[in-house]
Amino acid sequence: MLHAATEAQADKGRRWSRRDTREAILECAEELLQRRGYGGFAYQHIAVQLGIRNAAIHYHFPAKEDLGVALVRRYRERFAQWVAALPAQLDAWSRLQAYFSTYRAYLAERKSSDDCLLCPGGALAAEFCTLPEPMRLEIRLLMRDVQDWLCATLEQGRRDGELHFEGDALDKAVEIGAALQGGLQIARMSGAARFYRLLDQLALELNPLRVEAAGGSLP
Amino acid sequence: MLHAATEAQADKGRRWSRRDTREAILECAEELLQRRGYGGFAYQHIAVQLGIRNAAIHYHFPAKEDLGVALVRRYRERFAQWVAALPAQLDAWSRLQAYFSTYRAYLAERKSSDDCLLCPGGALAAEFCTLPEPMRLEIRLLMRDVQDWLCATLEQGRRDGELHFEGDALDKAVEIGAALQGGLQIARMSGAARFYRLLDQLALELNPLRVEAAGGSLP
DNA sequence: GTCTATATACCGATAGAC
DNA sequence: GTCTATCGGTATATAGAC
Repeated sequence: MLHAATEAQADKGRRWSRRDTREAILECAEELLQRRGYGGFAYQHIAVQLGIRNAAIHYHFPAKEDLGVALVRRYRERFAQWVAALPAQLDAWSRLQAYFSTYRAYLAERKSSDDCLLCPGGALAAEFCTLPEPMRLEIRLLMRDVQDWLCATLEQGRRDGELHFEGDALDKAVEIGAALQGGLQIARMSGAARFYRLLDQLALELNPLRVEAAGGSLP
Repeated sequence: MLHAATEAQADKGRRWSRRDTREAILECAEELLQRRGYGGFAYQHIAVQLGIRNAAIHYHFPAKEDLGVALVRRYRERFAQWVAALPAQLDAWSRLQAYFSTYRAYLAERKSSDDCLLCPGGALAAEFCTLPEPMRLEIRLLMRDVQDWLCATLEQGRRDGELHFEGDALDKAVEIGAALQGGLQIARMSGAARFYRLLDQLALELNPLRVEAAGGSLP
């Protein structure tokens, strides 16, 4: 009972229960990472936003590297869950559109015109060689998972006649992945409208008839 | 004569003449920027590499922001010169291949497997909202220049029957620009071979016959 | 688990001698 | 123009009380 009372007292002014602090830190750090990059966010930013202290974060994540690795691993696990949760009967075109929608969500989360969220790869690539090796390893695994899924989806779609493209499916997967990653970045510098049109362009090349039926993704 | 003598003495141990220090700083900073990002390089890195002191750089570029703006403006000027230097009789396909080659050069400049140079946009996008406004402005202008040229080249190529693609030329220009920018980043995380194949994939979609004639870009 | 307080390091920037 | 020396700010990280 004493323990519970102490908890209740310490939790004054916070919106989450004590055992969820770790999750709140991850949630906050994730947004900071995708908005400002890894070197661009500090424990202090998280502490201020959560109303806790610098040292409290170090209790959950002793070094920033630990937080960074946890973040990327979290992306991987979430992607695996996202794939597993896709309805089994969904065709390749719709799976791809669902994936595009996660990027549309990144684009929508902006406070001003030039600070939309980037995807994990796009947020970490520029400073890649300055990151600790455990983080680099985890990022490579994440990129591999996404590429494998994209490649498999494209292959299935072509086999079923829903998607049309030239060349190797893995090459096309890399092209689409690179265009999405670079597209969010370009949205920051050239305006959000560019990214919506990029999504339509990618879809148009994969299957003009389905795009016509959907009416494009322009907001 | 006194001035010249003083210069000669101060230049001991350096490989460039005194009036070129500014250029040497820009050259060194440019590589650091494309390899480590804007927040990832410090005056100290430049000073060590050039064998000068921190304060000497501040003489040429009082604030880091000044150096950053000068770097991006330099990219813009160099791109304009590059465009102007393209032989007038070159067809759109060849112009596009020449542009791809500048990205091939970025990829080739790596000291280890995962630190190839990124293009300016890809190096600055992740920390865009943390950059000083004058830098952001200059970057937007650079992106606009490149997009305009890409769009015009694509349009001309389609008109001349050398390039084939669906949809609006500007949308295709953004797609190609995004794929190149994201592609270099993916090369860091998934291996350089992916980028060579991406270049082939882009070219294949624009004109399969010319790719066949050229034999691809695989190293 | 979270706090206060502090150690340590790095970086951008300035002052003043030469 | 470049140097030495240093200030001020900010970042990661730790020690120890509660």
